[in-house]
Amino acid sequence: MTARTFREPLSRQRVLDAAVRLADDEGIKALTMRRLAAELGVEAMSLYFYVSGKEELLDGVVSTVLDEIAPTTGRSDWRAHLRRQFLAARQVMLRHPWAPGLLTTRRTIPAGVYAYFDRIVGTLTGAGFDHHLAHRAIHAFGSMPFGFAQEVFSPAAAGGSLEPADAEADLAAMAQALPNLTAMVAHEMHSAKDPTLGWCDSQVEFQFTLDLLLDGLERYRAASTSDKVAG
Amino acid sequence: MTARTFREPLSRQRVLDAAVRLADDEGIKALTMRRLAAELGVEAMSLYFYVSGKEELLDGVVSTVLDEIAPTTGRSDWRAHLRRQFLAARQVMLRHPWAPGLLTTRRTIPAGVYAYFDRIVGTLTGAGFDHHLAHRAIHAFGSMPFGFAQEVFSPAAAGGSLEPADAEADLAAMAQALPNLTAMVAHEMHSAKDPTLGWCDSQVEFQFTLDLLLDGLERYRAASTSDKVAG
DNA sequence: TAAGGTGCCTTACATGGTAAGGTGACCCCA
DNA sequence: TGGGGTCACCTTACCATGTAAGGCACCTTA
Repeated sequence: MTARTFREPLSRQRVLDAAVRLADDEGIKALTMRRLAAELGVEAMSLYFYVSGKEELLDGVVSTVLDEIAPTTGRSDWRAHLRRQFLAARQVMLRHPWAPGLLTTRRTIPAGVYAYFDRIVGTLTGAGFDHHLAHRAIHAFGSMPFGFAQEVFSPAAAGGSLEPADAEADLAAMAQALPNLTAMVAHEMHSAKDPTLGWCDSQVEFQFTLDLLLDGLERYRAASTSDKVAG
Repeated sequence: MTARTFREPLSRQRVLDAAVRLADDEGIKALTMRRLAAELGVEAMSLYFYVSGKEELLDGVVSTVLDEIAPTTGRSDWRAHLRRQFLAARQVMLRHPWAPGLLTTRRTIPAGVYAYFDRIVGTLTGAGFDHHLAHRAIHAFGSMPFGFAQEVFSPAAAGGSLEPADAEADLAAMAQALPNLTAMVAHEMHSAKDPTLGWCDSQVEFQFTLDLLLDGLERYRAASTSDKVAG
């Protein structure tokens, strides 16, 4: 109390930054009000001066992470443009593996996200997409603008392991019960290559799916614009 | 204690079924050990006789829901087959809107899921997919085999509202700040149509994205099989 | 110098998961 | 028939966590 070390006064952004750092270092489950406060050298209730509660803290954390996604600049083919943009977002998510999971639990959309999507829609319409197709494209992209392909089971991101529930099961029995899966895994065996975000969500898989969508959308775009006067 | 009503003895499945029903009726947040126990007329700790803990309970709940997905039967074009399968899964998710969110938090893969994916891989390889492309297809599908397109922000499923954080913001100002988004929304205005699972995740959007993926994969398949001797 | 705001703290409570151990009904078998 | 064992469920208690309510020191400003 007397020897209270001098410390920078808190601020909302300092709280959020510390929260991101804590989640990075010890996982999202370590991010409790008390733990975060301790990290900042204060008591839990002091945080309520800067965030109204845990949910708003998490909203802020998500915003902070999304703010790391730099807008892609430069004029280029819409496909190349979005591809670069989404891959840039991916780099951010690779730095914060807990972020995808947190993102999907938010029920309010962080403010900056609107501006982000506005640019994406602008890119699409600027390339000849009508609003209807642009809308569908946005939905088809799913989580890709945020840099991650939604893995339904992503134990790595969740901090778990890859062990299936019945890992002790005989491999031979498994091959008999699941012949197709077993054959596929045997052919692929790429699990050791470069899994980054979650189960098998490697850069390669991400790009494959992304290109699949971009190519499919380009086909729709070309078909629709060829119907009209070139404008 | 004396007038204790006769009740069916509990069982793991009865516990899980009650959990699903409780989540259906009052949302996933109402699914606490104490609440579930009360629903079954027992005390919280009694549940631990059937499930080892909350996490295992949730795993079981997910399994129970996934078991509702009936396998698609009948021989048909691989695309039509998977399309029907995924749409059938979707019907299950529509009955349990909280399930997609729960699914993505699991860190162990429910046992039955392997058999399910084995069939899918079998359908693909049976249609001429090599294992590599089949693997990529599985990843490209993402959550679609489970009947939902991952919405990054799905307030409806989370029980929230669609209000953006700054709903009070002037619409005119928004139109200026977000011209592309505003124009798109103005053109679409489909929000009142048939949103079912989450934000804008209508049946139509689901099918659009699904077909986009299926068509793209078919193109790869055709390209790869035409390279080889027709077999 | 007094009033009021700022920034942080203390205390306390409710909710929820769960460890440890108890209890009564029932069954098996000597 | 009675003693032990097991099944199914209960009691108690603890801990972690979010957060409401209010206190208190310090600083600014009138």
